[in-house]
Amino acid sequence: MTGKHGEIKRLLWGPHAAPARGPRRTLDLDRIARAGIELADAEGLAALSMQRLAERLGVTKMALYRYVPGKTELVALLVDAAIGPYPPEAGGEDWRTALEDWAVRLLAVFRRHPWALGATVGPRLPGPAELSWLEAVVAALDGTGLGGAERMDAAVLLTGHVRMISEQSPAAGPSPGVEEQLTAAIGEVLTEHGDRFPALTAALATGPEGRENAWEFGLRRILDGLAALIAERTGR
Amino acid sequence: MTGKHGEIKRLLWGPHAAPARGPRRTLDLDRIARAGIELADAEGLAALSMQRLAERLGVTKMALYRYVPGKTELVALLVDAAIGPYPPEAGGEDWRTALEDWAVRLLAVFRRHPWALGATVGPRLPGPAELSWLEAVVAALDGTGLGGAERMDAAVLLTGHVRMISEQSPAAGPSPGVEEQLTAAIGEVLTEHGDRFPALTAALATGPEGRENAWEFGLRRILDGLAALIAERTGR
DNA sequence: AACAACTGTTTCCATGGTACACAGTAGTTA
DNA sequence: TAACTACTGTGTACCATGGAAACAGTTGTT
Repeated sequence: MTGKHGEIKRLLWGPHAAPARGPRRTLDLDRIARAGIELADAEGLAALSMQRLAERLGVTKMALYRYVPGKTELVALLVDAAIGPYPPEAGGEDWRTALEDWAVRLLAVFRRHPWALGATVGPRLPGPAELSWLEAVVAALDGTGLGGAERMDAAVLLTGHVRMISEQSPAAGPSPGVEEQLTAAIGEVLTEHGDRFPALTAALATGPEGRENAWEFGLRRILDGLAALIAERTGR
Repeated sequence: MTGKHGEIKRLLWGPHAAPARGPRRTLDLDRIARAGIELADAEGLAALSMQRLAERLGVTKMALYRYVPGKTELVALLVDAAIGPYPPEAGGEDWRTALEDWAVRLLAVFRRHPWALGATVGPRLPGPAELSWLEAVVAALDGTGLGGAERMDAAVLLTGHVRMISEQSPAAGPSPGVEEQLTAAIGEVLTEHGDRFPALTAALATGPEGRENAWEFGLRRILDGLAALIAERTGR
């Protein structure tokens, strides 16, 4: 009836009624989440198995199922814990610097936990931490003349850019040096088949790549676009 | 030495020297790609196993390893085949409608193959099809005064928005009706814990959600932001 | 005709998630 | 205090997965 989302909802949002009888519990959701995040940070999402997580916690893998309905829900828990609540001390500035600040902070989260990207594809139920970030954006746009739906859309737009930039950052990797291999392979491809992509080849020859610039470039365009709309709204 | 990227590169970019001796091959990369895309479209990326794909092709799973080094490379092949080359008849308009057209087409691709989103997280080697899309954006920005790196950054920005919107579309799903469960669960969460997210609750109460509007909203902001930069560049 | 290269198949293994039965533990109740 | 009940973590078992290795059959070359 409630389906899979029901279990995720209970895990993420509670209530978590502590059982009255039976042996003391060895674990709790907090410790599980911390250990899981450590594991995923260090070795990537693929290395996160019930087995390895249980080992790290000093229990059998089946013990985890006393706390978490399954791996899907486990990952959802890890994601919300990794994102964490939006820092409440932030905010207070004008909308533009507030949003810029927000985006920088979110980028930092995804850089710290690259696996969280792959774990947040497709529609899913947001946890409390995730929702607090959305709340922050909507609140930051107070007094800009933007409607409710528009503020949510702005959050979507910003998040898309943050995610896109995070994706190109090297993920928590098996072996270091894999990044060099990639750029080398891309270079080979372009020298071998560059004639099929003339505009691209010319563009690459022009400017230095400046991987960090794509971040600021996009962020500036988005904020400029929002500013134009806000000016239009507050102007008349 | 060459690593995993080397095998992906050979698979995606060739050369594919046909073997001179031995029995006739039963399969070819095209048939494999088509069958794999069908399977992933119908049942999602999780349902795509070597086993199931082989069954659909009428061979044993190990036969696939004669054509593809491993599952990672198989997925990379499927992705590039699913994206497909950018239609050459497109283009010719001014940069703004060209980019808008490009984004709409890319969105259509991800809507048709939702699993491709999850298969394109993290840095990876682009295939010929994927590169042709990037080529199209860079070429469309000819004569705008933007530099090479800036045009690439614009492509990144647009792609981020397309991906973000695609992510919220319901993926190729196990059971239909799972979307309703999600929205129902989200609704429950907000009515139960809405007091912790006042701005968000107010925003949701204000406007109708208009899921389709987030797409156009973001696209318009991005293009406006680009237009501002281009005007500045061509103006002086 | 012998050979070498290549095909698809079979067998095997380690690892993955998870269902289930079990013995031990700790509050509750008689 | 003794029985009961809810709960714990463990052990075993099952099936699906990706992949390695050995194999017999097929085809062009010598």
